[in-house]
Amino acid sequence: MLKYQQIANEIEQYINEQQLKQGDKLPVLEQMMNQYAVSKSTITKALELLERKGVIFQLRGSGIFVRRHNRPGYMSLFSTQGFKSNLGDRVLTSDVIDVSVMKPDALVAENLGIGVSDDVYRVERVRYVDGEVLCHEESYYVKAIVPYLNREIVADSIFDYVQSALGVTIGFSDMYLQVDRLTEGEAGHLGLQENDPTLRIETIFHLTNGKPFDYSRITYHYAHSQFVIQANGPYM
Amino acid sequence: MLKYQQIANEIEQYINEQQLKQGDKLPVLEQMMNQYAVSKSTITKALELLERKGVIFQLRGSGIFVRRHNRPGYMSLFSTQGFKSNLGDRVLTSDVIDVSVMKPDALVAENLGIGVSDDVYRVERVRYVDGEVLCHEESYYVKAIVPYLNREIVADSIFDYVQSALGVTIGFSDMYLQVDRLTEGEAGHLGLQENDPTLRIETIFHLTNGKPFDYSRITYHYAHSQFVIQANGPYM
DNA sequence: AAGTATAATTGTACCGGTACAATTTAACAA
DNA sequence: TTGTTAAATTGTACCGGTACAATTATACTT
Repeated sequence: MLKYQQIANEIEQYINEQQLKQGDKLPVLEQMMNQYAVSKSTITKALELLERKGVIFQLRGSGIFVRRHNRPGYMSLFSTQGFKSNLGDRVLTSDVIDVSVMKPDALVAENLGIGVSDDVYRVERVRYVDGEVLCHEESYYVKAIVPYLNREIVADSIFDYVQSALGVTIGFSDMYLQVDRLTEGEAGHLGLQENDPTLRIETIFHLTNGKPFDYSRITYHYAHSQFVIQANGPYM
Repeated sequence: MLKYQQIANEIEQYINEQQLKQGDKLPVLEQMMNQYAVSKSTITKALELLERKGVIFQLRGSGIFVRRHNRPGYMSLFSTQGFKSNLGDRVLTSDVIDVSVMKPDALVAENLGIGVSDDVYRVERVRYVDGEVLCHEESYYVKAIVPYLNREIVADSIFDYVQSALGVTIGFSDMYLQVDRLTEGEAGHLGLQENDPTLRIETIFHLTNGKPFDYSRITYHYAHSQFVIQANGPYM
């Protein structure tokens, strides 16, 4: 692991262990340099990472401060798809409905940048947080990149698997959000009524080289899904 | 304006002018150094900015490539609140319903980190994109930070005003998303029916020093609001 | 033609430095 | 006490460098 990542982790851990609150001041840059015995730019990179994650904010001439949002129940929009699971101590489980190899339809193929004759894995799950229905997920993986999946893998975190077992690293993703009404089928999976409100999120996950490898459609249970986004400044 | 910001702007402009597409390659780092006559680290910072904005992605050993999402109709979630208005050529207008000074209720006061005896500006607007109803907004500004507002300012971009006229710069913001049903009053503003689905977004905007100065509640018209988020990697 | 080793390309990590702008603290004056 | 000025603190911009890992292109082999 890179130095600046390691340091970022340690600082974040320190914040959590000490139960620091919004506005609490952290040691100054120079002290961190000495403490971790690295150059200023390495500390700066670590802090920049934490700033992007919404863990701290920096104020020139003043110091480095803890940043915290104050709504414990809310999930980070960027943590649902396996990214860092900062759900706190809540447990995420899954009912696997389908894992199969198939040919994609035109829409799926286009979103994945492949042809309709290329193979994809189709995964369908219902996901729960502490036993409550969170969402219904329909997800397509490019088989050329993710050559094998099964129900055990899919019941756990798919992203952990592709990353650790296949060495596939996620580069970036495009998320499309939309509010809509549930269809009858979706409502059944979520334990809701047809035409109930829902948040639909389509996401296209890309490798670091820009190639799409996962296209997923998630339908959220409106009563059990509250999200937080911690944004930074005019430039984000 | 800072060098790396200026360079980032020019590169982005270049991409738009040349109508480059996803995956198109940009000049290599060294050429950019020469072209802009700055050091490598300055170019790197500019590119990093663009990467965070979702404009490019970089691949070590390979090059710098254009990144684009392919859904023109979708708005960036970070551009709605005055941030960069990348709505393309679409026109954003507002109906101002209320601009007044008042005392905040307990909830508003808490979100703004002030007391219930401190003054706030209350702003209520309905916002339109190309004439179609986009959202209903109820927003509270700390009067100690934003001492004056009127209907003219509020009809335009409040954020442009506080930034240019008051020298107030936004540091970061916490956004809370939730899907719900419309109340009767909200439905009236949006031209919808009671209990229709909606996306509610509450946002707390902070200054660079971490002090909240704006708390806003926005209710989106579900049929006219489609959002895109371009996220970067596991760490964001 | 197809695989394999080798070299060139290219961005990233990390170092260490100077200058500076924003903030805070201290000293001072009214 | 209150406001003002000066000095110290502290993070950011920018420079220029070395080393290196990932990718791509080249040369070589089979």
